[in-house]
Amino acid sequence: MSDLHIQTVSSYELGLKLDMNPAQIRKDLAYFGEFGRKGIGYDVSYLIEKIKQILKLDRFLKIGLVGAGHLGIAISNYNQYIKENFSIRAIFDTDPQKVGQKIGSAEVFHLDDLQREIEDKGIQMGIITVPAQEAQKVADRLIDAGIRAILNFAPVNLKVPPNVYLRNADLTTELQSLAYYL
Amino acid sequence: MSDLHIQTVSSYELGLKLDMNPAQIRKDLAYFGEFGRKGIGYDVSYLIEKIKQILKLDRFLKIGLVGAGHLGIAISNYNQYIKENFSIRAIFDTDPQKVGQKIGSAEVFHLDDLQREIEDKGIQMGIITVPAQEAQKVADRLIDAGIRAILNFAPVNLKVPPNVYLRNADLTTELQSLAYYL
DNA sequence: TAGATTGTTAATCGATTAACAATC
DNA sequence: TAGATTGTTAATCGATTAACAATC
Repeated sequence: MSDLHIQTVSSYELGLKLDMNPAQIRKDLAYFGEFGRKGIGYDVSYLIEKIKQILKLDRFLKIGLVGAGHLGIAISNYNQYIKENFSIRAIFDTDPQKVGQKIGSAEVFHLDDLQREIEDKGIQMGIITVPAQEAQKVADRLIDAGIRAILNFAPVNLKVPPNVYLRNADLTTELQSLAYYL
Repeated sequence: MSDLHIQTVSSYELGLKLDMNPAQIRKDLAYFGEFGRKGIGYDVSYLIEKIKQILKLDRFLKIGLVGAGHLGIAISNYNQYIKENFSIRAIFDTDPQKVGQKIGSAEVFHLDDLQREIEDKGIQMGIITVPAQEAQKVADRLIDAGIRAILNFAPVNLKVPPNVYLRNADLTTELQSLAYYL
C-alpha cells in the first residue's frame, strides 16, 4: 500500500516532470508562502489547492455572452465542457426569433435586458461575438452594466476605460503563428 | 513638402513608439541583417517589407477547414476580413446536406474528398472545428494528406508527429486569463 | 541519528542597456 | 565638416542555477 497513494512530491520530481530546474520551482513556490516541508517535500493535494488559489482558479465565474450568431452558439455549446470554473448564464441578442430560446444551458434575452439580467444573475464577465460594427456599442453597455472583464471576438480594437480588462481572441494571431512555423 | 512623407525612422523614434530601448531595437534588427543606414536611420517601407519577410507574412496561405458546424461557419465568414494573407479554400464535412453549399467564399466538400481537394487546391494548413471525439481522426487524415500545420479548436489533446506543427485555440485559456485579472 | 529536502543566500549566466567607433 | 545614427562591443542588470544551513 505504501506507494499506492503519492502524498508528497519533491521539487526534484516536479522539475523532472515540468522540465524545470528544482531551485526554480522552490523559489517560485516560496514566493507565495512556505508550502513545503523540509526533508519531506510538498503535500500534493495542498499544493494543488494553493496553485488554484494563486492562479485564481478557485472561484466560479458567471458569464454573459452577447451575440447569438454562429460563433456565439458555438461558444455556448462548447461551454458545457468547461463548466468547472465558468458558466455562461445569459445570452443576449436583438433578433426576436432568438430571444426566449435556449442555447446550451443558457437562455437568450433581448439586448435591452442586458443590465437587468447581469444584475439579477450576478454576471461578472462578458463575451462579445457580435459583428465588428456593433462591438463597441455592446462593450459600452456591458461596462455600463458593471462588467469589468471582456473577451472580445469581434475583429476590431475596442476602446475601454483603464479599469476594464479587455482581451481579444484574435484568430489572425493564431493563424500567423502557424504561418510562421510552416 | 519636406515632411509630408516620412521616409526614414530612427531607432530612437521606434523606441518611443514601441516603448522599447533604442539599443534593443537596433540589436534585434541587426540580427536579421544590416537594415539601416548610419547617420540616417531605417527606410520605412523597406523595413516593413523586411519585417514581413522575417515574420513570414509575405506569403499567402491556403487553408482547409474541417467541420461545418457553428464554429466552422463562423470562422469561414470571419475569414473574409483577413483575406490579405490567408484564405479558406475548402471546407469539409460529412453531412450530405452541407456538401456542395458555399460558406463564405469556400465550397463544402465531403470529408472523403479531403486528400483530393487538398492536393488540387494546394492547401497548406488545416483548421479543425469538429467535435472532440472526431478531432483525432480528422487530424490523422489531414496529416496523411500532407498538411504540416494544424489549428485545432476541439477541446482535446491531439497527438501529432513531431514534424507537424499543432496549435490549440483554447477558449479555456482565454477565460482563465480573464478570471485572473478580475 | 542519517538522509532528504526545503527556503534562501551566493554564484553564474544571459539578456538588456550604455557607450562608441564607423559612416552617412 | 558637423550632426545624426547605425551596428557592435563593453558594462550593467536581472533572472536562473548552485550551494548550503535549517530542519523534518
